[in-house]
Amino acid sequence: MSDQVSGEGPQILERHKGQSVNFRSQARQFFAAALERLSADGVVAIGPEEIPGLVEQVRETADAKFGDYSGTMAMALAKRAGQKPRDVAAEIISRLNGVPGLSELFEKPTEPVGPGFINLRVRSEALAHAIVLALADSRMGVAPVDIPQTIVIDYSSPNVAKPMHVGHIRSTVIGDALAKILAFRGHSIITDNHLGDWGTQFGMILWGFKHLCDKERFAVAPTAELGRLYRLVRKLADAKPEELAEDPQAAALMATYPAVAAAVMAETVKLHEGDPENVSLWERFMPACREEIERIYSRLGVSFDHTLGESFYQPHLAAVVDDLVGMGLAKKSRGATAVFLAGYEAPLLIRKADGAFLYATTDLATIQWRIEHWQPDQILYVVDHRQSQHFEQLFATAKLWGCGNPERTERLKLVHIAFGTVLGEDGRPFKTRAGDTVGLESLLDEGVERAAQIVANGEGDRSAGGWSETDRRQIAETVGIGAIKYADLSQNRTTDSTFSFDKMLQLTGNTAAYMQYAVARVEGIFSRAGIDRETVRRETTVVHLVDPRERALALELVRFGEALEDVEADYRPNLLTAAMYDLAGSYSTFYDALPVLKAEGQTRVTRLALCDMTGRILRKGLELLGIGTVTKM
RNA sequence: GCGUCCGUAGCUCAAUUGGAUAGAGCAUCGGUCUUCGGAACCGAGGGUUGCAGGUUCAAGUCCUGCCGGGCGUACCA
Repeated sequence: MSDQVSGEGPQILERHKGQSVNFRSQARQFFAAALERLSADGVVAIGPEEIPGLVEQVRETADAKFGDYSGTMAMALAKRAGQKPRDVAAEIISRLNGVPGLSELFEKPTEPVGPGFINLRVRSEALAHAIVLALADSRMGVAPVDIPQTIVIDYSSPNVAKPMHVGHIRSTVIGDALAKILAFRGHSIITDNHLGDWGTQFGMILWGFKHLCDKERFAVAPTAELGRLYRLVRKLADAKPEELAEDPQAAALMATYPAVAAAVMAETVKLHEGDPENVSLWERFMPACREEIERIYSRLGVSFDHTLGESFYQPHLAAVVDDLVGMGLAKKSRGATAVFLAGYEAPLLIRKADGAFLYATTDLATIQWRIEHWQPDQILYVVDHRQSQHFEQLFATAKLWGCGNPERTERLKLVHIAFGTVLGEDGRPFKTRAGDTVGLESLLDEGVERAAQIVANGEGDRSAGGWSETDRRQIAETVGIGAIKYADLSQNRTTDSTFSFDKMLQLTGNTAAYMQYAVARVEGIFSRAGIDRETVRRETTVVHLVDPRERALALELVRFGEALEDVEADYRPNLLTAAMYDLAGSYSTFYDALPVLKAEGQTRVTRLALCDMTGRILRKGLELLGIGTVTKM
């Protein structure tokens, strides 16, 4: 490092040694200092508590021609200051230029733009040094959070009595991605799969097993038989005329067993009361049910720290109800026990007239147990939006109750991470042609099958001699499953999404395959040219960003940490997929226009460094999203 | 009925939570290049953000009212 470095570069490197540079948070600190001075100078009174909110208005610019970051708070402050927005902006700019350190990272802002935007442009030298730091950093320049929290994430949570279907995938995939992202951010994450293993659906299976079970099929394939029984008994219990009209077998059984619904409830109550026969049957069913879902999780590459299902909390339910009644929060109503909350038409029911407990009861007991054993700062529930009212009432009740530890409960952040419904291409909830919900396993199979065809189409062009059967299968599995996961993650989670294999398996656009391809392409450079990446990381002490496309790519690279911050702020993984897509786009533009291996000297060193970082960050980003990568495809 | 979410290009989706000229992909049309992985890159056309008002320096975003839809709404989860 020497004459290649210009300006104050070495100083910056020294200051951030072994660290990383987050330009956005640096910019916010500079703005905060400027605003404090503005207030001290009497231009406009700003309370210290207002500063964080105001500096949050420092964001990435909409268009690179305005610079890299811009602050918009001058416009908001203008009225209070009794001045024109542009004048307030000019006042802020003059203070900004007096803040120590700003000019090392940013070019000095000169004058307000438009109605009063204050634009900052990162100095290329500072950006180059940030890349050098990131290159040597195993965290790729992303600093961990200052204050780590303990966060419980509750996701997937299928009913084990019935086969997993397409409706379970968003919760599973979004929850898993959030767990990985927040853990990388530095939080202490506890994942917990709150299985539905104790509710009415088991009453259905119990009744079905006793009256309608095909013992031979059960012996051979227990989960398939239990699944059949669940679907059949559910039809009988619901007794919807239109369903029965389409199913002669069910209609005939209806005549034989007219009171199925009541009988199912009775079986559920007996289970909950500890009836030996039902409990022993439940214990017999569970291993097969668990095995079934585990197979799917292993294929999805998803695992949990804990799998504490509803049944786990069963011993605590009576005490929860007693506690709430004792505190006067719950009371008897129409034979049931209910918590009435202002603003809701229906109360939160915690015990049915027949004595059985409900999922609200279990959920309350679960919060209490988690507080007692894990002392979390946050509990996140990744559950579809149809349950939003349940969670509002649940959270409100938990806060009123105190869960046996009012101080902790008060501080606990409870969040319902809602997501939309998966629709078919006809705009209706995703179903098979016959109208059944789509089984998750067959969905994964089809995704992998289609991926295999696409991969085979491209193979001939690229591989001398072809790939082994194992290679092909493994690539198809990674690409197919990745496509399905990415489709769920890349969408704003609050909106409904339309399921389309054709769209999610496209090779261009914001898809997993495009991202996976980008990784394979970047990393192919090193393997084909025989360049050791460790050497690149160790020996690159200076990079020089000259071409605008080098600079644009470098900026995307150092913004990786900002994207992760934004994901956490609103629990939205699609902000990470968007950042990955932007990065891949910047890389394509860079790579298409500028030679890397054919470049020489400092230029080659710089470009190799950018390639290495691009590959690592794309790979890390996909890993945090729970999406696999391949070395060739 | 009440509550809640939504309505953005032909299609599928974004839009930094009130910021600058509403952006991508697909599809359509055009261009680049004697492939460092062309599954590439560059560009064009395509919009009254459901409708009508309002709030303000600034509205796809907030408020009011309509139109159209999803979901929830007492003993399933």
